[in-house]
Amino acid sequence: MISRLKGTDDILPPDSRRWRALFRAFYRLSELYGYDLALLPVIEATELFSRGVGEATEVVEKQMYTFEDRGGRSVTLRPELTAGMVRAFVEAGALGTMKLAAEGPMFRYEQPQKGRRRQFYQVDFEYLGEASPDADVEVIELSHRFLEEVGVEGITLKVNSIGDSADRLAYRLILQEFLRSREADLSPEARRRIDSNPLRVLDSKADVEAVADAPVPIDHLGEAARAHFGAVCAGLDAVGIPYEVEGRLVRGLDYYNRTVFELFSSSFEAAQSALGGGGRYDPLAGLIGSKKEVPAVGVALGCDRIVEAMPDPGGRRLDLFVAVVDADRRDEARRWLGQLRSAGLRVEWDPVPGRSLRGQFKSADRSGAGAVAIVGDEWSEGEVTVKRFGTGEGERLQIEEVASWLLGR
RNA sequence: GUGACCGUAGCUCAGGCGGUUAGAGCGCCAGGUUGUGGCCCUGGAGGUCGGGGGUUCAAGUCCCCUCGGUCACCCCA
Repeated sequence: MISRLKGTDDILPPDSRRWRALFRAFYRLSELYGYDLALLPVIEATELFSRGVGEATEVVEKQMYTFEDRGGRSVTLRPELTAGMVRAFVEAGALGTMKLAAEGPMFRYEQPQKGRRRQFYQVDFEYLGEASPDADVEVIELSHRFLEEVGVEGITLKVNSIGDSADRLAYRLILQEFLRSREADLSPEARRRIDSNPLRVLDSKADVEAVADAPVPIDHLGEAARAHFGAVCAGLDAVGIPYEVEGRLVRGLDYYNRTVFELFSSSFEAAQSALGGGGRYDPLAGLIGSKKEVPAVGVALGCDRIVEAMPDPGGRRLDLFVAVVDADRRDEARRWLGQLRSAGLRVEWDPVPGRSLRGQFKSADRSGAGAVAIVGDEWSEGEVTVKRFGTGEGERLQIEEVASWLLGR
């Protein structure tokens, strides 16, 4: 028997009930906030990520599913969504702003553990072409709202600003000098990063003590970035979303500037506790070769982890199960099923003709239906016998009355 | 990439110091009961004991390798 690949999952009931609730909330909120749907390729040119996400990042260095296709091109299964979203926006020749929502699988080649799979799912909101800090606030508010909406408990938000490119260049030198002065206390990995990616050292768990008093980007912001961050914080205050400013929050991808943020839930003690994160990424379009500048801000939320923190949506999966006593009446019953479904009722029946009524009741009970309707002799008088599970005896109803009887309470 | 623990039926697990035909509960199917589900009773299907190699008269049990799972490191969603 051939089985699943390592780090991949089959998401089936009952777990998939929570996934369905999650995607419902995603589609509902996208519409409420005016984010249109984007469906993008799962496979992209490798360069999109090596240039966009950054050559020296963990993701690009060792986590990508990269291979040569039959035409000899180097292609990669997307490890994240943002680079593709910007690519699509620029490639469409889009002018002005565009608000896009996307969802789907991402791929990273890693050792699986709790909250970390090789194929995982994200929902994603991107506010493209907008430089205003109000876009940052909206994206953060929407992320927070989404987590609340699906029932995640104990949400916390951390925000930071890593400044503009020029700010970071200057800050980078200051940080590198600090790190060299502490080189003896740093982990080997951190030492390697002093030159390649010094900011990453700030949130390395192995080096928390060594960098406790390190200079942080937020104290070295330029005028524009400082004003921008002030406006973002003021906006969050105005909508009443609590947050912490975390100076050592830097995120793992190279394309960010100014605002960065991450969302957590208190229901996770474990290592993989970030449910989502994002930020502003004005430089990204340039990194992937766009002549046009695209200021933008976005967020990605990890569905697998969110689902872990979600309560079961509960409720029944069916409204009615139709039991047919006499197989001769199945075609009439079949038409009736169609009518009930058109009325918005969730209805099933037994796929095998001629099973005993007792057998059909057993199926009905297991199907999760709230009630049964018996199509029997009374059908010829335009009636069926209906019965709710868990309560008393059945009653006879006119066929037309059944829908309102079900919806009645 | 590193480390720890774990792989026996669909699921949860039992199998004493290596010994005869590998078991239980739940679930599933059928029947008891062809106009009434749950409870009960009877019967049934379902196993390369993760895979490969080795030791042995004999391996689910001991040894080695490998694959997979879980968790942690690392990193991130």
